[in-house]
Amino acid sequence: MTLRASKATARVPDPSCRTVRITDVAAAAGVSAITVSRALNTPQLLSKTTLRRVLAAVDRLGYVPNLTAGALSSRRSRMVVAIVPTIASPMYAEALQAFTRTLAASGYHVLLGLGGFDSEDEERLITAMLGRQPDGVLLVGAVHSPTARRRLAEAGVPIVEIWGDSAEPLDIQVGFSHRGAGEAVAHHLCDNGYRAFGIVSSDDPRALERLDGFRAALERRGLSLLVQRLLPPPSTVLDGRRVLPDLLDALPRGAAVFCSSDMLATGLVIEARARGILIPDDLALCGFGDLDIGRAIEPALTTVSVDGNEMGQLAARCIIDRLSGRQIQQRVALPVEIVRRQTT
Amino acid sequence: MTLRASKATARVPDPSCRTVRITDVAAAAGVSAITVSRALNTPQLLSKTTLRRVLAAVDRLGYVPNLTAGALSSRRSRMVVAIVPTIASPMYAEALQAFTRTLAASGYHVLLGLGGFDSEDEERLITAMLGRQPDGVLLVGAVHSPTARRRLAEAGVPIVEIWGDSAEPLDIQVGFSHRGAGEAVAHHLCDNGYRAFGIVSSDDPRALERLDGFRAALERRGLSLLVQRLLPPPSTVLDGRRVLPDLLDALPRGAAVFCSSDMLATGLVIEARARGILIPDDLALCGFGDLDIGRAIEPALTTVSVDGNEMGQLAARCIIDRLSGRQIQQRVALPVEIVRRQTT
DNA sequence: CCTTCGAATGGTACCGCTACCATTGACATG
DNA sequence: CATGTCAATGGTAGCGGTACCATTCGAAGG
Repeated sequence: MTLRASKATARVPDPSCRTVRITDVAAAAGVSAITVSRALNTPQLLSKTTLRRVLAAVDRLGYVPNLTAGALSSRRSRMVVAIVPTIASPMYAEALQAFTRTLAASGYHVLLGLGGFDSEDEERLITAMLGRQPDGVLLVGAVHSPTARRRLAEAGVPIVEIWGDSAEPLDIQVGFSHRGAGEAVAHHLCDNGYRAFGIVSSDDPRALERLDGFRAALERRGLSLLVQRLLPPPSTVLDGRRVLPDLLDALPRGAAVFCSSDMLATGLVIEARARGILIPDDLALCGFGDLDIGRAIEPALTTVSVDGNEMGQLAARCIIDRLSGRQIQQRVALPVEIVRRQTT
Repeated sequence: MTLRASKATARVPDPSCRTVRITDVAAAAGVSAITVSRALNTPQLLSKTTLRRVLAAVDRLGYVPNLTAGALSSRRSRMVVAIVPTIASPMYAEALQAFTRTLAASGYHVLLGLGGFDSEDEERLITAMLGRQPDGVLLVGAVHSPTARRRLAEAGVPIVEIWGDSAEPLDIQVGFSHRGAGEAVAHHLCDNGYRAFGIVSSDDPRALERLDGFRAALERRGLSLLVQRLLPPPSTVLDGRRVLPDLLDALPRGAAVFCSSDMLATGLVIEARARGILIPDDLALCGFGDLDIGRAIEPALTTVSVDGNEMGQLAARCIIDRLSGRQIQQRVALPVEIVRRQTT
């Protein structure tokens, strides 16, 4: 058999791309590639001396492991996808931040996906993200596309849904009852003597669920909502200011308004003061989210406190624990608390 | 030679892991794997009929390409790393959001890294992130660790620094002059007759640079700063409220205070009103960032407007264009504008 | 007719790492 | 002394794609 060049010649090894590979480290340390791999991933398996020698070589050569190759080989990417409607809202941002930090401490990186589109885009986004072979997925809010839901379920990795309390979570759920929060606000207001009610809400599924809970609780007490204004998300302080006149037209003096966010409630407070309307005597307010601004505004907002930070952290813990094979709780319901300040 | 099992037997193909691979699609469509790859990546190379047949098979089997494998083989991950000090601040969140959305439209995904630690952690984070073989990197603020800087420079991918105007950017810079912004505020205040000045600033490198510019401009005019208070980031509205007494002690009536964020300035407005201090007559204020709350508060904040959204979008464009081989501008300086409202 | 050319498709060898076993040698055990 | 056990290390074969050519085939040109 004649000696000849292989039919399909090898891919040219680009000389400019002189990255250090695991085999370079192995050669430098006088060990095999697998030993270098172990030095970095499971150092307890190596003898002290070998470990030291390998780590010295890693340092000397400035070796940075190619995690893409590692992921392909080990089928563990150490990446987690987070799909969030927006990070412009401090509530979600806080949860995402805690999520990312907690995961980073265990060596996981977060792939950020911004949803908030139509169902078809959402499906494309989720599909593409799943193609990255994440070790887990965080979802804020429900996923509607059935194809996307099926793909998520079939991905075989932990899926955590936060901020919601859907009846049919895909896998793990860390949230609180939006309905229950709305009901609690209704009871708080009723118990404090208010008898006329309005709502200003962002037109967002979770806010609407709170609204439903609020209205249902009122109806059970024979009371009803006199006015309801929906605003396109994200809701801003300025939106709150602008919406006040509408509310005043529809409500008697001494009414109470439930706002779907502290932003809106803050706007109402500002506009009310500008018009000489007394809070809570002329108009009582309850916000949602317990944001910094609500604590700082004068009068300070009565609000519903939910801990976005804890939610993000818990979601991350769930994923980490599940991946380490520990048993976890599939449904975690966080408490929501009504913090009474000066607007009720 | 006796026939025996190969010495190192093949890795067991886990039967539970029945994911659809490119070869499955190829078999189903009666073409080779590479043709399927082309159907998804460079469809213009295929004939209409073959393309249709392959895409039908993709659909039928629910094939989701393994982007990890693709990245390893093609050396293009279609991932971009974004390292941000925090997303709790709406300024950075907005930029990151625009960045992520713009990249997503071109098929790139964002790997989120949260910095804001000490230099050693930062170095570890950046190293790990570079191990993911990103096609680009976004940095908010300067990277201090020299090792990290070297690694970034050697990564051979576009690096964009935003929100800053360091004299020695690693590669591309999209930002504005913090120093210049501070100077502009000083001039604005001087030109409007203010002669006594204070500053409340987050203890953050970029805010401090604005502070320096502010002070330098005052000194050139023979004026000087009477009081300067630094607060640990992130600055909140509540921080603003709390710091007011200190300022009042140190400043005469009619002084002007430059705040490093609209949050702080809003807190000052609220506390001032609570104490019956007139703004801008007793105390003038200038914020920074042009946030929603500053527009909505009464009196509305005079502030420095910078477009975080545009910065994120531009940064993304730079990366996309550079990766497509287009010529780009290495330094983009965004305008900063002083928006005069009611607090000066 | 043969040659040339370009469009369409395929074969092979990797990308850089790790799973799976095998191997080695020191030491304990019966 | 044979054997078993355990800790430490290595060899090989993928992981699932894509780059790099090669090949095929029909049409155009001489």
